[in-house]
Amino acid sequence: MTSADVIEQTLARRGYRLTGPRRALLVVMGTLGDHFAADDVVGAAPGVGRATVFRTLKLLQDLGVVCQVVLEDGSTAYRLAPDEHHHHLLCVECGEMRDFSSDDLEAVLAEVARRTGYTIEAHRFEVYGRCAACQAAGA
Amino acid sequence: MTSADVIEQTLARRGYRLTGPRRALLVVMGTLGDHFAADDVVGAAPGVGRATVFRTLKLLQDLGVVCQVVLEDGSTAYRLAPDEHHHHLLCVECGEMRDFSSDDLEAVLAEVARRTGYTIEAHRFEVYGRCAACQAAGA
DNA sequence: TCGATATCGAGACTCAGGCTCATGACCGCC
DNA sequence: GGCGGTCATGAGCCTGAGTCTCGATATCGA
Repeated sequence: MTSADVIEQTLARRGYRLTGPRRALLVVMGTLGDHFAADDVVGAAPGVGRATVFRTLKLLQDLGVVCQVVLEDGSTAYRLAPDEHHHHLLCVECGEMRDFSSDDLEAVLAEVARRTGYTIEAHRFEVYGRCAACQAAGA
Repeated sequence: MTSADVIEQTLARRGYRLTGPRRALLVVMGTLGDHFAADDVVGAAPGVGRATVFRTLKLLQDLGVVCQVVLEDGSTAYRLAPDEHHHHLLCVECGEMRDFSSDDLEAVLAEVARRTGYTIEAHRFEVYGRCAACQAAGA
């Protein structure tokens, strides 16, 4: 079972229709590498309208199967997301992106809440760097 | 000495000219509250062109006296920045923004670097929540 | 099969930000 | 104080990402 199949089941379970364009977009996203811009999807799915691409990306974000990433230059990209809460680590040289999670980060948030009196509702954490392969190549 | 004066000195020290539009923008930014959109500045500084506002914001970012903040909805705002490295905590109800820094976060980054082999070059960390006053008002 | 309605696509629109280039303002030098 | 090189400006057009509208169409439960 491909990840597209899993997502189709998620859609169906939540009462969304399984339409041709949605299936097409799921397939396309599976072929676009570890992250992609909305317009990459538009370009790779001729026959599916721009509006539909953006609507579908938004829907998939709400369902938690796609997540949005802010790149170093401030532009946004999308990524098929694992189930659990995670953050992104992006190589600024080759563009590789990987997920990580951190209990320590949760501790940081708890500490911030304690010190400021805030109730934390959400956060954004993106890390940019150079992967081991690019370091080796550059050295 | 106002913060505008301090920034003017920074500009001069780095070899940038002190022009009328730049002075005007510095004054305006001092009156716009703790964070503002680029268009707030455009609107509050009639007589200064849009391009100049964006150019100046970019210049001030490079100088480290203004920082960019990604809001919860993904839009960007600007903020007069303190000197040292910091992060933003934003109340989603009243819009209050405050800065914080965290040694623990640096530890998280070090741990991520160790686990992944990446050299960390930059990161983005924004926290959204509800401030103590808004919690009290809402309760 | 049928009908209610969720979804679609085309295209115009918005909004943030960037680019160009002729004009104008700074400021170091004499 | 005046000059001139060059940095900065602003008007307006451009781009890219995302949204909205609305008539047409496809999906799926009954």
